[in-house]
Amino acid sequence: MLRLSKKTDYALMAMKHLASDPRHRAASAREIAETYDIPVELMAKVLTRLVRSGLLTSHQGIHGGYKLAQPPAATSVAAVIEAIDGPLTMTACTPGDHRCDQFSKCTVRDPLHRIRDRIAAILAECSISEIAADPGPSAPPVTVMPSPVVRRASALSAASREP
Amino acid sequence: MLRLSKKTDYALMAMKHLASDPRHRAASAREIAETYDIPVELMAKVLTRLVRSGLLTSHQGIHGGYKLAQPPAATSVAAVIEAIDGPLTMTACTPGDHRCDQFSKCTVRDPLHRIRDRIAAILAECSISEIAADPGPSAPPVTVMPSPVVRRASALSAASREP
DNA sequence: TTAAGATACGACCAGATAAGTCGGATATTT
DNA sequence: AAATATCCGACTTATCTGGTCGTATCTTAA
Repeated sequence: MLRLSKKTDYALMAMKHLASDPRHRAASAREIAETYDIPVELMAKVLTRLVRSGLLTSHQGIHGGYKLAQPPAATSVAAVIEAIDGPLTMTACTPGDHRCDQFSKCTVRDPLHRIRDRIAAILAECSISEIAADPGPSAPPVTVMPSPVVRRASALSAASREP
Repeated sequence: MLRLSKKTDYALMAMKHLASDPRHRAASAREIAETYDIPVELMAKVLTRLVRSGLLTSHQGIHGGYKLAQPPAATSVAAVIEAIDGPLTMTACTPGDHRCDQFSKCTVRDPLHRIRDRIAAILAECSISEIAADPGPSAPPVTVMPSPVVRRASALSAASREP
């Protein structure tokens, strides 16, 4: 049904989360997972794949976590999808992969592959910064905090540990 | 992985098959299925869905079969996909369908939905005639049969009924 | 040096979805 | 009446995906 896997959704949410943090702190898997009600272990698995693909950097240890490896505008949605789900293919048989039963007789492979390329182009053009530009569900369209004073409570502990 | 279902592949192959026949004959499920090594019952199931969606017309009886309901240029790939797989959604949660666990906290739903629209536009622009314009795998660019003599055996019964 | 908090990795399970099968009903032409 | 079709639903099987678990390793702070 031309559907993205849920892991990819999680990956995009994580990328957006990291891209939206104005201070570019490292965020732990737990932090991200709990923010969006995602199972922690699953989030961790997704994040490590993003690291392996070079989209994130990770740092172990007590104040470790994940950071974007590149500025948000430099990472495309296509890259995220491919990091999680592998190369994006619309059909069972790609040119070169003959595993499909109908490979020899298939008449729609090439036309579909051209369509795939057009879709891939769209996904390659769309960057994480474009995703991040969109306000969240209940998030009001506020880009900057009203005043530095409001950074209390949850923001405090985070702010205090960065010198 | 953004993949089309195999049934959709079969549907497109059938549509192309019907669109490529210069005489616009009705083709039976068996004929199409055997041409491309597709299980007959499955092909039949796919074809009836295309009928229900108004993309094909069917005719029962001894020389029945399926025909395109519209000229190939008037049917989009998007219509075929939706006939088989239902409305094309990239994500688990569409606006209005709250079944996703992360619905309330999801930050990527709207941006992804915009991407979905762009992809849908591409699929809506691409017609069956565009698919049919592409020559098959080993099929040489031959539109007409070399000579009427070759139409034997399986072709005979089909050919003899058209005056 | 030790404990805590973090990533990394692989194996595993369960539920959902897709692919394919089967049996029977109905329609139409010869 | 027989042959060839579509039509329909239920069923089985296989594959994929989401999610879980256990463990090892790394890094910082006390």
